[in-house]
Formats: sequence, structure tokens, C-alpha cells
Amino acid sequence: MTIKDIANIAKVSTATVSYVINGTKPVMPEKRQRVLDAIAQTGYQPNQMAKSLRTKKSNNIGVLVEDIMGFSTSSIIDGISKHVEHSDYNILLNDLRLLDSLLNQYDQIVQQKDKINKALSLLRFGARVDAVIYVGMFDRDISGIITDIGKPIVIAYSTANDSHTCSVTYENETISAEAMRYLIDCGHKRIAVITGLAHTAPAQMRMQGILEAVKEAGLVLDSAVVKNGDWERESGYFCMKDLLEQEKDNLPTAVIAMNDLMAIGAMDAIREAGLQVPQDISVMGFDNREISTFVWPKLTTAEIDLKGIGFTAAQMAIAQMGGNEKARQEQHVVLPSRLIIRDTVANI
Amino acid sequence: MTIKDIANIAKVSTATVSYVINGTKPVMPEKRQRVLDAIAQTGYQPNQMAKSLRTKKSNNIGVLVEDIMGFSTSSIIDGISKHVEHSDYNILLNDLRLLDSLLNQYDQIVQQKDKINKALSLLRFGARVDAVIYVGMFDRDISGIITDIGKPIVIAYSTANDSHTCSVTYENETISAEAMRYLIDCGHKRIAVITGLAHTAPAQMRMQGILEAVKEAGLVLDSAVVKNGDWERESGYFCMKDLLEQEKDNLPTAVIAMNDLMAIGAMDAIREAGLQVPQDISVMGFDNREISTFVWPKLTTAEIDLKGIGFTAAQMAIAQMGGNEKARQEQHVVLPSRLIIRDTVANI
DNA sequence: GTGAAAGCGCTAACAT
DNA sequence: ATGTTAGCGCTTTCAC
Repeated sequence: MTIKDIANIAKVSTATVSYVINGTKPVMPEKRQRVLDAIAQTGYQPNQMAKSLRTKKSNNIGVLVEDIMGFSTSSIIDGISKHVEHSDYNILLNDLRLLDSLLNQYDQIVQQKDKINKALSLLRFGARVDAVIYVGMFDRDISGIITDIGKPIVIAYSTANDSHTCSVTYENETISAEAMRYLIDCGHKRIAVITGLAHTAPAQMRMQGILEAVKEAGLVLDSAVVKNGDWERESGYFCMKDLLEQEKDNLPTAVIAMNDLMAIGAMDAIREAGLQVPQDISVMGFDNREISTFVWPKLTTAEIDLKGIGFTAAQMAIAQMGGNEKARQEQHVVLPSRLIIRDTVANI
Repeated sequence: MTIKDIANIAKVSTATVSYVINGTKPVMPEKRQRVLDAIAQTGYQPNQMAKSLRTKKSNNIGVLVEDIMGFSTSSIIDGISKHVEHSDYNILLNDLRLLDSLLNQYDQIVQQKDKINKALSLLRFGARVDAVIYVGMFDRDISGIITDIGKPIVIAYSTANDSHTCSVTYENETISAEAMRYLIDCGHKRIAVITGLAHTAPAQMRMQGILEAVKEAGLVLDSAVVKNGDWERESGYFCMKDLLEQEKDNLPTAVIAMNDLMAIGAMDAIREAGLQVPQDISVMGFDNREISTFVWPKLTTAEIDLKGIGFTAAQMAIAQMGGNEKARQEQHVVLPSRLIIRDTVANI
């Protein structure tokens, strides 16, 4: 079934068929109907490859993910596909599968390994995509590792200051301040913090927010109760264990962990010490990962709008393709995060 | 940059360039080198659309997922992409987003809603894919809802007996028997079971396996200790609560839930009753969802090889495209599942 | 071993 | 308003 067949059946030219399908030119109602009938009758579907070749538009948007198993990735894709289903774009998915190769090396290694993969993968897209959304696994600065491909690129969940990319990330600082403020408002004064890897951007921003709230409340953050974790659950466990031992004479009444994993690790340690959450010690997480509702008690945490990030990224990508000048204005958007109050913080 | 440009630079015909790129015909080493140089120099990438149009092969495989937020979906995609990265296929992802529209209606509604979406979505693929992998969200029979599109279709995580589809699912019965046997081997005699929705295929198969092991051990399953859940965590909680009340004079020493969610719900109820897992009551789950390692104690469960399902599905799809006759032999594969022993089952 | 050229299915400029 | 036709970038037959 080609456009030619339809033209024959409807007794019109191929141009006319094209006009009615795409609405590019007015067509006499009668002929238009004949075309429509022919299409309905045959179930004809235009060959997208031919169309793309001719129009130089693939109608595909490339979604390049660092790893689909990253906890944030599928929600971001969900957001992208939510936006895309109302457009006529399709998603061409390419998984870099970085998790297997770099495990927990976060910032390290990535650089090299990445650069290669990236170049390779992006190039592989040939003329298959009109824009690409790069979906990061960590909130970090990847400036310089994504080369210009002459097509719109928007980075989701990471940033870069390369002139040829846009990005959409989420808010860390304000929400961390808000989380800390919530703890303070609940009457906590001695609040421990379990940080993420100290040199990472989110750890720094979250600390900034925490400090802000502390200062604002006229309190001070005793350095004895800030412990450096590495984002993993185990580190939360060990940090808390240390805290429990070292500060046993002056136990904090609450602990804020920079992510849910460490918060849960901390809860393990608290329970192991025969203490209760939140009666003895309150716990605050960050990320609102799926597991935060599965632990008991359910974790109070901050939610990152992952789906919104994907949705916005898709929106930006499409706007950029439209050559929309306004789209170029706001290149880097930061979505608000919000507090999710559950059961691990007590009012004292 | 087109093939013509390369031909000009290398001072050969476009045909020759094509020959060296695709290795379709022998080319004099000297000319071949000139072509290779020109390509390297310019960073030329063949236009896939043109190639596809000409060869009538898109080199895309369509991945149609019921919902990317389904707990099994991303692992399956991971498996697909693992296989695909070593081939020259790309993944065209289409998310039906069924979760939003049908919530927990599992089998119901799906039928209608699905059929529409399916037809729509599949057709939308136009000539964009050479095969499609349909990724289900539940292990169920979807016979009749996927129409023939004249291209290979393989169904992952669901089945259908339509002649035009293949499928790859996982093993339920043997592994359920094995799980039950493990409980029995640990000395448990009075074992409660919390079932999934009774009319669903996995619930029936899992029950079959459980019964098998019970019979084999010369025990009987007291119907007083089998409770019907609905796959959700809450139902596990309520089933266990009932059990704890009704059977308080003859408490089971172990409970097997047909999925991790219900197992975790059961653990909640056990804890709430002041009892301990596994000291007082052992718990066995099914699915090995991410959360099963986050609860405390870590859940003993059965793992479904999700990644393997995706990998195998991709393999089958590609084999089918090759017109491989052997591929048509084995149309429905069932991957083995395995027991994951963790900390919720005690030896008594 | 290599090149000329036809043609995949479509769109759009141009002619009518 | 509609038809004719060139050509998008590639592969492949056919002739040399």
C-alpha cells in the first residue's frame, strides 16, 4: 500500500492524497472524501521513512539514558512519554547501561567511559532523531561531555553549561531548608545530619539549605552530629551507629539524611540500638523513593518531581525544534520539590 | 554530508562507497582506503531514513509497554537493550500508560481500553519498526487483543495463543513448589498462604505449586490458613491480621504470600501483633522486588528473571526477523525462576 | 572491480 | 483546486 495505490483507487493524483492527509492544501470535498474512503478501506499508513527522507524530519526524539535501572530514570521517561503521546513524536530509546560498568563510582570514571559512549551513541542516531533528551542518573554537572550534534539537546536530571544544551533539574536548597525547618518547627534542636558524598553537587546544595534553616532559627549545627555518608544505605547505617555511640550522652532527637537510602540505613541502626522511630529519634529522608512507603514507619521525605522533569524536558525539546525563540531564553529550568510528611518525624 | 559527497572526495562512485560501508562487494584496497579516509575526515553518517526506504528495513524494534511504571517493565527493557546493543537495532519505545487509566483493575477493563490503544499504537508505527515486543505489566493471557501486523511480535511477561505471536514468561509452579518445600524443609508444618487475586493465572499456578509440595510432603493444607489477598500490600496486612486472630490458638509457624507486597503487609501485621519475623512466624514472598531487601528483616522470596525475559524476547524478535525457521519452532518460552534465601524464614 | 542509473514512497514547487 | 514531476539519500542491478 503506497500513496500511489490510494491515488489510483480514489482516482486522484498522489499530490492530492498528500494534501488531504497532511491538510497542506484545500481539496474539493468530494475528492477529499474519495481519498478518505480509500484510506479507510485499505488501512493505508504512510511510510514514515519516505516521509522523513523527504521532509528531513524523523519525528523521533532520541532519549539517551545513562541507565534505565537508575531509580529516577523510568519516572523521567514516564514524564517524557506523557508529553509525547499528545504530539506526533516517537521515542527512540538508547540505554548507555552505565550502571554495569561503573557501579557506584558516581562522578569518577564516568568522564572517560561516558565521553566515548556518548559520542558513539549520539552519532549512531544518524538522521534518526530531531532532538535528544539526555537523561542523567545523578544530579551532576556534565559540561563538556556532550558534543554538539546540530540538534536540540536537553539534559534531564543533570546540568551542563554548554551553550548547545538546555537542562531541567530539581530544587535542592530551598527544599532542604524547608525540611530542616520542619524538623525545627517540630521542636527538634539537636539535629544530626548524614550527608551524601561531600564533593557532589546535591550534597553541597542540600547542606546549604540545611545550614540556612539552622541559621535562620538561631541554632548552630554541632559538627559532632554531622556524619559523611556516601548515598548508600549502609553508610546511613554506620553513620547512625557512630552517632549513637559517640553521642550517647547527648543524643540528637532527629536526624536528617540526604537521601532515603541513608535514612533507612539510619533507621536500621536506631532499631538495632533498641530505640524507636520516631519516638526516640525522628528521621527525615530525601528523594521519596518507592521504598520510603515500604519501610515502617513510613518515611517522611522530600519529593523530587521526576515525572515533571521528563515532561518539561520533552516540552523544551519540542519547543526548541519549533525554532521557538522564546524557548532559547530559559535554557535551564529548576523544578520545585516538595515535602512529603509521613510517619518518621515526631513533634516534641 | 551525503554519500555523494564522500564519493566526490574519494573520487569513486556512490556505489563503491556503499560497497565499502556495507561490505556488500569487494573493493580494491586502495579505493577502499580513500573512502574510509573521506568518511573519517568528514564524520559522515549514512542517513538511516534513506537507507530504510531503500532496503525496507527500519532497523528499529518497537517496544510497546503497557506502562513503564509497572514494577517489572524497566528491568525487561533493560534486558531488551542489553541484547539490542550488540545488534544494530534501535528501540522505538511506546508507552501505553495503562496504569493511569486502569489502576488496579488488572484483568478487567484492560480488554476494551487495551484493544483500542493497541490498535492505535501499533498502527502508528507505520513502517517504523521491523518487529515489536509487547511488554505486559501482569502475567496474563492476552489472546485476541493483539492484531496481526504482518511483522514479528513477541510478548514479554504475558502470553497469548494467537498464531502470530510468540511469548516469553517465567516459571511459577515449579518455583512455588520449591519455595513451599523450602519452608517444609525448615521444619514448618502449619503454613499459611496468602493468595493473589484468585482468578488470575499466576495465583492459580502458584497455588498449584504450593499444593504439589504439600502433597509431596504428605501434609495437608488447612483451608483455615489460606486467605485471599489481592496482590496489594494492604491485603497482606489484613489477611495476616485475620489469621492472627482466628488462629490464635493454633498459629501457623510460617506464611507464604504470593508476592512480596503482601508478604510485607503480613510482616506489618505480625510486628503489630508484637510477634517477630522470623522467630515467631516465618515469611516467604514472591517476585524479589527491590523493596524486598529494604524491609527488615530482608525478605526471602522467589526471583523472576525479568532481565532475562527482555533479553530473550529481543533475541526471539531478531531471530524471527531473520526468517529463521527454527525460531518458529519454540514459540513460547518459560524462563526458570529461582529462590532467594534471605532472613525471613527460620529453621525450627 | 567499478560505475551509471533506476527507484524505494513521499512532498512540494510549479504549472495548469 | 489539482496534477506533473523532481528529488530527498541510499542500495543494487546491470553493463562494462
